[in-house]
Parts: sequence; C-alpha cells; structure tokens
Amino acid sequence: MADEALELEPLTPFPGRRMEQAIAAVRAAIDDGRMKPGVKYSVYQLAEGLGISRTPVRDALLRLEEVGLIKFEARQGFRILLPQPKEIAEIFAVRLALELPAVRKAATAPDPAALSDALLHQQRLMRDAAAIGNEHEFAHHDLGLHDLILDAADNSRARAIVKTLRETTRLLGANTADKTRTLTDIDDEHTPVIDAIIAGQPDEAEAAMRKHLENTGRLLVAQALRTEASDRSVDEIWSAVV
Amino acid sequence: MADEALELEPLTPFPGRRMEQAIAAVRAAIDDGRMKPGVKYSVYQLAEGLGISRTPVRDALLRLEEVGLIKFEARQGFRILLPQPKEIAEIFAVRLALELPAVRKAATAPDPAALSDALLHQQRLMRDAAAIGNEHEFAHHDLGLHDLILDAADNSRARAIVKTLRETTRLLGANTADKTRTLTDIDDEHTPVIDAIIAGQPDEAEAAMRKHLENTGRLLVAQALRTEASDRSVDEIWSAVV
DNA sequence: CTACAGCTCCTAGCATGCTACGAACAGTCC
DNA sequence: GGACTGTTCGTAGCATGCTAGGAGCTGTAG
Repeated sequence: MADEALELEPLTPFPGRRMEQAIAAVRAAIDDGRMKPGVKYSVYQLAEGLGISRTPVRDALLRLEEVGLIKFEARQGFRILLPQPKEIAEIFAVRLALELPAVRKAATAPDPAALSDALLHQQRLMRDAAAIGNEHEFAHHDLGLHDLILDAADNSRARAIVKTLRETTRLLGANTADKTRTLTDIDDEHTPVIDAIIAGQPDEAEAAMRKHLENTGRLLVAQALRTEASDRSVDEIWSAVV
Repeated sequence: MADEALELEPLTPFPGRRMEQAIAAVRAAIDDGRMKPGVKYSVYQLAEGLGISRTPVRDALLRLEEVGLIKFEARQGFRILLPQPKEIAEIFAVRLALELPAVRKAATAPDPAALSDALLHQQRLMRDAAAIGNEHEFAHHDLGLHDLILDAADNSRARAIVKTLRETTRLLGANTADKTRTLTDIDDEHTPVIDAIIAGQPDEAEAAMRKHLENTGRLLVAQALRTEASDRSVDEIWSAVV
C-alpha cells in the first residue's frame, strides 16, 4: 500500500515553506475528492505523491490534526475525520455567537462607503460564480464575504476562528454535493444581510445573518445525519447545542 | 549563544509523545519566568535543555506558533509573543460571546445536582489555593471553573476555543504579577456566578459572568498598556472591540 | 472449518546530517 | 570618522536513517 503514490500534483519548486504548500495540497485534495474521509493514509504516501520528504508533510499533518481535520492513529497512519452531526451543530453555535455581534458592528461601521463597495464587489463575484455553476469558486467567495464582515467588526481573533471553523465544515459540503439549495438560493440569503449592513440597520442585519446561518447549519447537520444513517432528528441535535 | 543550554529540567523518560511533553515544558517555562517574551530562543537551545532531539521540539513550537504564543523568525530563531492590548481585548470579546451563552445554558442545565456539586467543589479548591496565596494553583482551578461551565453548556468546540484563549492570556498575568486584585477579589466575582447557576437563574448568571469577564479583561488590557508604555486608554481599546 | 500463534510489513515518531540564508561583526576604503 | 564589503556564525527548514510496535496475513494445530 505504501507505493500507491496517491496521485497528487508534485509540488512545483516554489518559494515559501513546503509545509504550508503541503497543507494547501491536502486541503485541495480533500476538496476535490482525491482524499476521502475514513480512508487510511500515511505520511510516506503523501510525501511521495508530493515529491518532497516526510518531514514537512508530517509537520503539515500535525497542524491539521491540531485543527481537528485529521487524526493520527498511533503507528498506523492517519484518517480524515468527517465531522459528526453534533460537532457541526457546535461549530454553527460558535459561528452564531461570533458572527451575529460582528454583523451588528459591521452595520454601524465608521466607514460605510468602503465597506459597501467591498460587500457589493464580493456579492458580484459570487453571482458570477453562481451563474456558471462554479461551486468551488462560489464557496471561495462565500468564505470571502463572511470574512469581510468579520474584518469590518475589527476582531482578528474572531475572524481567524471563524475561518478555521468554516474550512472544517467546507469539506463536508464539497464531498456530499447536496443540491437541496442551489447557489442562487444561498445568494438570496446573503442579499438581505448585505442590504441591511449597507443601510446601517444592525437589527435587520443580525436577523438576516441568523437566518442564513441557521439554514446552512441545519442543512449540514441533516447531511451529516444522512451519511451516517442516524435516526436522530436535526431539531433534536440543533436545539440541544444552539 | 547556542550553548547556553537554557536550564530546563530534562524530560524524564516518560511514555507518550515527547512533542507534547515539550509543549508542556515550554508553557511551564513561560509561566514561571524562565522564558520571557521578547528574548530570542532557538530550537537547538531548547532541545539541548530538554535533553531530546530537535524534531519533537520543533513540532511543539510549530503548534505553539499556530496558537499564536510564539513566532518563528526566518533563520533566526523564535520569540515569545507578548499579547498586544488590542489582542487581549479581542480575546475577551470572543470569550464574552462564547461564555455568556454558555453560562445561561449551565443555569438551565438538566442535571443541576451534579453540576452544583462540581461547581462548589471547584470553588472550594480555589479558596484553598487563595488562602495560602498559591497563585499558580489558583489560576489552574480558575481555568477549571470556566471549563466546567463550558462543559455544562455541552459545546466541546467552544470549550476548546476558550481554553486556548485563556492559556494565551495566562502568561501575561503570570509574568507581570499584578496585585491590583487579590485572589480573594477574584473569588468574590465568581461567587454570584456560581450561585446564580445553582439557583437556575440565567439572567443573573449571565450578568455576573459579564461583570467578571469585563473586570478581568480591562485589567489585563491595562497591564498590557503599561508594559508597552502606550498612551492609549483602556476604554478606547476595549469599547472599540467589545 | 475454526482458533491461534508467529511472522512480515508498514507505520509514527525520534534522531541527526545537510544546506541556504539572514544577522552581526570585522576589516577596508573613502 | 563613516560608509561599505567580505566573512563568520547560528539558524530554520528539509532530507533521511533508525526503532519500537501494532495490524493483518499465513500457516498450523485442533
């Protein structure tokens, strides 16, 4: 098994720390399904696939383990973790706690003009991606939008936390390819948030963001429940945590 | 400079990953002042001091860098970071966002008896530590108390985040040894929180926790401002973020 | 056919060699 | 004296050797 070199594009000789390139490579591989949760992998495999030595790969994986994306199993390789339904609910509970105050602050920001421009620009990027059905691009800009709002709230620590959480859940959506919501539906949820921020209405912005996050969260919990064929209900899990 | 082997107790041959022992060793060294912010250290130094090789030490430091406790400077060692005032305010903003809902949930917990016992036990431990003036022990149990509340709220993700944040700020208090508040004062702030949880009063519990976190946060911001001799005011920084 | 014992293979984890490169210093030229 | 250049030194980062130990297979006994 060690010689199945796990077809990853070899790292181009590129400046910067190979460790970080390795992190990006693993994330990308998870995104497009070349690496799947549950399957066992080894540092050897990855290092060979990436064309670099084991050390930076190991360092990268240690960082991913820290974030909770993978789990090393002693002397037996590592595994990509699929977030459990409860974990997803927890993640969204945290996101609600952090992003609702953030969107309130954004709606009362000192420099509305610059923020408005940035928000509308981001929205435009998302719509373009939605129009051509490019989910990957869409997800990227969606992350950008939420990041923009967190940035406006001027709390870099909260921003970093949410970014990590969001990247953890992203791979779930990417893998299961749920089509319950089209990209346009998601965009429709963003619109009132953006409008309220621009209009300087914190209450409306918060309410719209809450709705958006709750929809997304419940959907992902439902997906996770389906993949593990559990008989618990979404509401049960959701309301226990949020 | 490389041969100043940085007097750390050598790691006893102990089961478990040496990397994690190294993390603990560095944290401990920061706590009791053997390692100070601003000073430059190297992986070589530490490895020699701990009596192990550079690899696990490096791995440990990479993880600490991830958390924001240290910063590698390319080809020049690493430095322990002293949290900036704004960062501390940000940390407390996140803690408020996460711990206030948590304490509300704890006050409406399904099993009040077990929780009450645990809370009172923890309080007792803290008072004992306060009585003999053992700050280190006190801080440990203080962390335990907050952890207990987060645990009652049943969100392990939020719990882990707060734990990390708290450990990041702890070294500041440990180093500057501010005596504005005695240990008993802190205990006095905890009491209404614990009482309200046991009495099942979410509103009171939240208010008491808010007061406690705001006091602590402002105090630490003030300390950080003093150490860097800034002329900005605590209120200015605090209200901009929280 | 089943239970079990031994063996092989692969792994994480640790130790250590190697290299490119920034910093600080010394020596030199103006 | 002051700017500038060459050199030394120590560092992070990467590659690779080494080891103990668990998983799973294979052959064997019952």
